[in-house]
Amino acid sequence: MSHQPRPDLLRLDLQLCFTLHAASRAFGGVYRRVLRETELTYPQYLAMLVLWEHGEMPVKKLGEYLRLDSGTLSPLLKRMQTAGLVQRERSAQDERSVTVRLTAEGEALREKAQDIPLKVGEASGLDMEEMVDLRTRLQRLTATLDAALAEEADGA
Amino acid sequence: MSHQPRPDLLRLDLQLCFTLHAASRAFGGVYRRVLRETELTYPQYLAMLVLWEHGEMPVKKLGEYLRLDSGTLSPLLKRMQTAGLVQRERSAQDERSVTVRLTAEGEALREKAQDIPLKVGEASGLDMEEMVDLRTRLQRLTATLDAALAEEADGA
DNA sequence: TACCCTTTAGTTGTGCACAACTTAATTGTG
DNA sequence: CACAATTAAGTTGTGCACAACTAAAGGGTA
Repeated sequence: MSHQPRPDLLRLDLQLCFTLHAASRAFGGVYRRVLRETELTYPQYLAMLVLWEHGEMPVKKLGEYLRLDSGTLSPLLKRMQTAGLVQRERSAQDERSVTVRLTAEGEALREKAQDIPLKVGEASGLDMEEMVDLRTRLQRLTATLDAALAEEADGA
Repeated sequence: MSHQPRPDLLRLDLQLCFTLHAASRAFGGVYRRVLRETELTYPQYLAMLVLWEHGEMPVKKLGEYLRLDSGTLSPLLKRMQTAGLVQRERSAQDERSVTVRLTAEGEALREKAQDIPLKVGEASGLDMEEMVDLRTRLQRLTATLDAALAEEADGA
C-alpha cells in the first residue's frame, strides 16, 4: 500500500501522464515519417496490421482490437476505402454488421510495409528485452486504468 | 547492438507502439472523468499545470514545456481565454511575443485541481517507484525518438 | 539605410478521439 | 406474436495534433 498522499507523488504523477502523452506523440512523429511513402496515417497503419494478421472481420471486432469505437472507425475506414485499401460489405447473416476486407491493393501494401517496424525499432533505441518489459508494463497500466474507469462507471 | 532483424522483434515493436498509443488514451479517459468538474480538457490541464508552477510566460516557452507548436496552442489558449482562465497580451519589449498569464479565476482553479493527481495516481495502480521508473524510461524513449527524427531531418 | 533572414503567433486544412445521438436490425420476454 | 431492450454502424459536433502557410516584428550586414 504505497499510496500515501505525499506531495512528491503529486508531481511525479504529473510527469508520468505528461511523459506518456509526449512519448506517444514522439512515436507518432517517427511513424508519420516512416509511413510517408505508404500514404497511410499511423492509426490507419494500426488497422492494416490487424487486418494483415487476422484477415477480414466486422467493424465491431476491429474496434475491439484497436480499442476504438465506430465514431472513430467509420470515417477512418471510409478514407481507407477511398484510398482503395479496404472494402466494406453488409453481412448477410446479420444486417447490422459490416465486414471489412482488404483489397488486393491493401494486401499488396504489406510488402512495402515490411521493414517499417524495424526502422521504428531502430529509432526507439530499445533492445528486445526493454521493449518486452515496457510493453508489459504499459499493457498492465492500461488494463488498470480501464478497470478504474469501468468501476467508477458502475458505481456512479 | 541487439537490432538483428528477427521476426520476433517486428511483432513486438508493433505491440509496443500500439500499447503506448492505447495507454495514452486510457490515461486520457481517466483524466477526462476526473477533470469533468473543472471544465478543463486534458491538454488544457497540462497547460494549467505549467502556468501554475512557472507563472506567466510567452506562448513560445509554454510550447516548449508542452512540446506543442502555435498551431495547437493558439486555438487552445483562445478557448482557455474564453473560459476566463488565462489572459493574453502582446509583449512591449518584443511585439512578436504574446505573454500568457493566469487570471484570478485560473489561479483559483488550482485549489479545485489539488487532488486530481492523487485520484489519477490511485487509478493507475502504480506505486511511487514504478512511476519513477516508467517515467524515466519514457523520457529516455521520447528523447531517442526525437533525436532520430531530428537526425534524419538534417540528413535529408 | 536597405535588404534579407529569422523568429513568433496565428490561420487553414486534414485526420484522429470521443461523447452524444440516430437508424436499423436483432434478441428477449410477456 | 408484439413490443421493449439491446446491438452495430454511422453521423454530428467539439477539441487536439500537426503540416503548410501567412503576417508582422526583430536582427544582421552590405
